[in-house]
Amino acid sequence: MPPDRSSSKRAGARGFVVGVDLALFTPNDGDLGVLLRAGADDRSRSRLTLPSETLSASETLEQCALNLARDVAAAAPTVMEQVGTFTAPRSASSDGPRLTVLYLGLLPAGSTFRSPHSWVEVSEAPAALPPRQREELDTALSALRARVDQQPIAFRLLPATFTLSELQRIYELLLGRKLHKASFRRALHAASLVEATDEWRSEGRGRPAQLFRYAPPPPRRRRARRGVRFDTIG
Amino acid sequence: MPPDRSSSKRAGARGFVVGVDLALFTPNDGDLGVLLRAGADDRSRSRLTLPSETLSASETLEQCALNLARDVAAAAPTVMEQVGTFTAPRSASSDGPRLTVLYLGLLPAGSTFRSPHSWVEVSEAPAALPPRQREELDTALSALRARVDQQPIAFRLLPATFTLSELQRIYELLLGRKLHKASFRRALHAASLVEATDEWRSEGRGRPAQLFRYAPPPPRRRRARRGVRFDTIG
DNA sequence: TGACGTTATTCACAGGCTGTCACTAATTCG
DNA sequence: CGAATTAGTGACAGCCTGTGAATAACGTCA
Repeated sequence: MPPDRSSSKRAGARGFVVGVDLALFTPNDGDLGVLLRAGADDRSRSRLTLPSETLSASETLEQCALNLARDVAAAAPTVMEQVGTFTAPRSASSDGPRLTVLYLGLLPAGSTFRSPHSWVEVSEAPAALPPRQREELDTALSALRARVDQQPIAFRLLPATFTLSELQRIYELLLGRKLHKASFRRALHAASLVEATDEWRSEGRGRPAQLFRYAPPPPRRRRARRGVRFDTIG
Repeated sequence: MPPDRSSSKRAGARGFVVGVDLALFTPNDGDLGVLLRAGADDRSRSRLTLPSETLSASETLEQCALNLARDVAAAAPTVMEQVGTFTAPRSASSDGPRLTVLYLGLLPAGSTFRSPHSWVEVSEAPAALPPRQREELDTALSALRARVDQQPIAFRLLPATFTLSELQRIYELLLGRKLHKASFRRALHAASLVEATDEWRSEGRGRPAQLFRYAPPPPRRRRARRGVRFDTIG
């Protein structure tokens, strides 16, 4: 055993302080919102940050992120995924070396939050964040969009029954771009992901929409995967 | 404020020991190989593990993973990516709480390695690994395959000029499945990713193959992204 | 030297998937 | 009732993919 290690590597012997940062998204007023924390004192009130918490020795990363989410919002997120881990550039604080684990979470529309947090549209958030957190938000958003067609994320943002227009709107929020109605529905039905109920909902104006339910097909064998997609390289 | 929290956070005050695990892949004898470390003593010689190293206070995660790779192999990997971070289930050791950051790396074919490591085919590796590391390997492999058509990974495993058959073989290794020759080439050329040289190489039998060079198109605007892919959900 | 085996490269065709436009349906509002 | 609005479908052209087959260029071996 190296006896001197404790002195020369004081910080290393103490180990790393691990922080969990959370990018918590939600459909908000026709746009995608991210939950940001306002500074405590008056002077830093205008400085927003991603909610974060220090990981304690006894908890799991996932647990910590979940606790953090429940702490800043009223409900537990319906999607929670790890995005990545970064070493802090230089820890000016006396806490020693630091590691930050970034998580992304999703809450259904209309979720409430606790002070001092607030929903900020993702298009406006970067301007309000310090550079490092801006990168984190970008990364989380990219990770979110990359997973949209790997996991039934959109369905977890909706109630048990929903209209196809609502579903499409969720997809458009998550992806940040418009989708074509006919194509969207054609692909959706081809995948047999939803099942029609016999209920209809009238939103006020326009024709009432049929309600659907998320009903993924049994774990049958998937069609053989397609070839390589070179046009997404780079 | 919970006053008791400070005492229960004693371990947290000491901080986390952070380990970096590395799944280092390479094309190996017509198959995909992963570099595993053999146990030190005779009794554990048959137990294989993923190479790992403890993160020191002054280095970056990326640096640590690179150092680890250079330590177990002779050359630096041409691809290196973070896969994820996990809390150890229970640290029986006295080191206190532990965090493991998993990286994946890729080395070109023919790369050498240092004792006590060896290449093991990915199809055989799971049987030789402890359960936790088996999961890590699975995760790394999934991450690798997910990135194959987002980044020019395959091209970084080949020399500057290569034949299309070699390129296709690399893709087949990475993806773990056969690809159809005509489709592969059609898509490759459609993406304008390669450029023909005027050299040809004869492998002994059969018609000589033309050599190509990786030549990604200038950062021109991509075609608008396509619609949602529902068939990959679940 | 010529038939044969092997690997490379391309073509052609059928079928599937996508982007779009147009059209019909069902309600609310004036 | 007519206009405005939202939902839901059909049809068509074009692109992309899977597949098989044809053609090329080489080494080997009788």
